[in-house]
Amino acid sequence: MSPHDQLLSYIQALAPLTLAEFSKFKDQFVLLKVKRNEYLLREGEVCNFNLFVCSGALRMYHIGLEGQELTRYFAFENKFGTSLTSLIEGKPAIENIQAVEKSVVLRISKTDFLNLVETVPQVNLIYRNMLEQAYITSQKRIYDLQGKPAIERLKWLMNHKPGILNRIPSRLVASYLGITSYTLSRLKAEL
Amino acid sequence: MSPHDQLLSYIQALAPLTLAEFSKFKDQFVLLKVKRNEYLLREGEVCNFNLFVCSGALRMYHIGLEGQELTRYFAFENKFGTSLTSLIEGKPAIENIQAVEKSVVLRISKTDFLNLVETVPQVNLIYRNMLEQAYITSQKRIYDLQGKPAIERLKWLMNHKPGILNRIPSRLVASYLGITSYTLSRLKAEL
DNA sequence: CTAAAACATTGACATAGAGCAAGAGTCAGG
DNA sequence: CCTGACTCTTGCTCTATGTCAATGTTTTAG
Repeated sequence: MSPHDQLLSYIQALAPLTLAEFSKFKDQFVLLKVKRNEYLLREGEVCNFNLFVCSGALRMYHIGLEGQELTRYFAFENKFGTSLTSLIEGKPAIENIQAVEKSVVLRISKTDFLNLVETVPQVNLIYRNMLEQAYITSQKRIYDLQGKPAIERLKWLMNHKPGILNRIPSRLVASYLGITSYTLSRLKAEL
Repeated sequence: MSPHDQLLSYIQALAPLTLAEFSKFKDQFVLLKVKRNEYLLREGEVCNFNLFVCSGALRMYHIGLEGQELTRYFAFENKFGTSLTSLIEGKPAIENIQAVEKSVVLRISKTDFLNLVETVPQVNLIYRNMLEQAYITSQKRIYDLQGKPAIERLKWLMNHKPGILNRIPSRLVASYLGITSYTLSRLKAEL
């Protein structure tokens, strides 16, 4: 399935949309091929786009004062991903967006996207859904991870996000769980 | 200013709304007076309402397996607050909503609220803004608190949410920061 | 295919913060 | 305005997790 067809399917799953309607704005999504480790956004830049991942995986992460990375989110294929806070506030992002694997993404500019939100009801619904899901994901992250011992967080990840453990290097998994890779390694050893 | 006038002002600050338009649905917001420590929602119940705090303060918190409380949010006057995840998903909430102080709130049912979202553009915008702000708050909480030592979290709170330190009992502040009240007490001592 | 670099594991040690217990202070409700 | 019940503080101890260092393993780029 072509990248744009993937996007169409994604939208249709949430809101009925004809091919004719889609063709009116599909060109606003431009195809982008990125190599492993390539950056799509750097901390400090204002994020003025939204991304739809067709294949591969991106991660959004922040670098703390002492250099420790904190990964907020992994965006796999058929997911939208962006630095939503920067996009909404129009302020510099506090996170990087980097390809974890060689990836293919569709990028739409913030202005085009917000214009579609206002004018195309299906996209308005997509955005609302995007916000709702982003919020829910964020909440679950707080309640499921914060305050629990590291071993519990690992179990949670195994149960709820098995894909991450399979596809993602341990170092990044650790930064997602908010622990060091040393601790993660030990915890995996004791199962 | 009366509770309903407060609500009107809140909406008008985000989207122009005439008094006539407002009067069409203002009665869907019912006035509620709650005592200190009284509950508006209990963990496990499905949250089918949205709340606008006119005076006082609510807190949303979760009780972990070992009994430790984790406070997600304090809603002070002129803020909306609810268990958004439960409201959106229609599933049992994993958090309690409790009045921290004697409070006056306006409550609207989920169905009435979502109906207004669909039919009143101003309320649609309110909801969008509510989602955006909820998400941003949640993100900041993760990036600003997670992984940082307790003293840093306290400093962050002093700088960014001074109101919380003034109005809220230490025990609850600690549960908001994800530390014990013992640790908080010691940290405050060493300034 | 190979060398260099990045990543993962493991041990020894250090430390922030938790848990417990006891005492002092504060506050809400009758 | 009392009084019992929360709430805050503070010392001591203990544990989970971070840090550092050394070694082995996998990945990747040329």
